[in-house]
Amino acid sequence: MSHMGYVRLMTLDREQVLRSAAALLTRKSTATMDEVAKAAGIGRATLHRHFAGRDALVKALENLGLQEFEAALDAARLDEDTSEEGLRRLIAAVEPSAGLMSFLVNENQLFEGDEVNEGWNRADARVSAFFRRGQERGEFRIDLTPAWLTEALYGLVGTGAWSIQAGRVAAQDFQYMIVELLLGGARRSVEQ
Amino acid sequence: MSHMGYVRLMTLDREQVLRSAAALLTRKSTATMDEVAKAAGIGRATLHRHFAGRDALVKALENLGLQEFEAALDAARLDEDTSEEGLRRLIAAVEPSAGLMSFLVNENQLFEGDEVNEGWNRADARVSAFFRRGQERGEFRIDLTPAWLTEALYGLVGTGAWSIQAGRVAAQDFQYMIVELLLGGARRSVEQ
DNA sequence: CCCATGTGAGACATCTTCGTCTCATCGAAG
DNA sequence: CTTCGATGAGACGAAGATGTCTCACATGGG
Repeated sequence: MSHMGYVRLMTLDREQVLRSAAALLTRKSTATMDEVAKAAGIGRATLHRHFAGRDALVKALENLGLQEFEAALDAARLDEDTSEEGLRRLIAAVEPSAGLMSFLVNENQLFEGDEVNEGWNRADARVSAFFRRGQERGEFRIDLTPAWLTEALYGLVGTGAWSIQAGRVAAQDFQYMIVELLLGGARRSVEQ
Repeated sequence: MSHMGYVRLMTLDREQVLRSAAALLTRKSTATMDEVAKAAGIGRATLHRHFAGRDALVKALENLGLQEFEAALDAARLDEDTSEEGLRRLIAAVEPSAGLMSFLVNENQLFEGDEVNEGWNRADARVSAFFRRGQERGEFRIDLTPAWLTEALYGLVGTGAWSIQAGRVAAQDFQYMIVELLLGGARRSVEQ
């Protein structure tokens, strides 16, 4: 099948390689191309055939992560229902991609002034707009800016993914921990 | 003055170098020894005279960050007053070191299974114990584990430092953003 | 059966960074 | 002024990673 895989946007092999690369780079962001190849169960030469170089690999990971995050944004249906339920759905939808997102968030910090993948600006805008809508509806407090809430969301998702990875918190608590902290904070409120 | 500087635990020069190194590495964690030296306004050779190698430099940064964080823990007097006020004091005390801490938190993720600086375990224990006490006093909710609250604290401090660095949030809001989100979350409560 | 494609292994030159070293210079103490 | 210590600049080899290339092999289609 010389045309195998072209029925999809991304070859199955290629995606599997990206998956394992994401898993490895999430743990060790300085991993070698050779380590990435070994982790994917392929040779370094084959890795280079799929991705021109390390930059191309990282860029592909960016696109994959962005694609998954936007899919999560879609799946969360942030407009429907209450903002709280929307946030719960978003965190739930983003959980499978949390590790990859954590890597990308840290990775983006390296691009000092460089242009960031335009897609991330779009995603940021969607999250930020979600928080702003929640504020306008009176569901979110207005003394925390949407920009900060957006950053905090990314930060907590990354922290959560890493804490689980390090074994400091239980994997099953991922969604609950993040949503509850993000929504209600640590203070014991009268409502409980 | 052949003995200059030895009146202190750390030579003034040495500390200044560490400060600028921390500032640079916070922004670009992969910075070269040469870049670190340039940023400190000294030659690469001199940098190597102060710190045997990159490992030694990072270790020195770890010690500096740990020292500052423990000083912040002391200054916060976490036992006195309410837990809420203690947390406010801690975040306020930690703000000047936020960038360095952000770097170290990310850096620690690289030490896969390696032993972590024992001092960090002590610091973690103090923070974790603070949250546990708050729970026992009925000031913090008990459905979020102290371990997670500790991780979230680190994560938000790092996210805050980075968000300011990136210009996405105002520097003056650092303490308020973090404390308010950590304590009360994003949900608009009846108390307001 | 034969061929084409994709692959793994490895060789290879190149590049970057690192750590060390030398040497000329500068400044302060004596 | 002289001397000693610290510094900056630069050269140097070592080590590691990268990107390219070749070659043998396996598999699947014709």
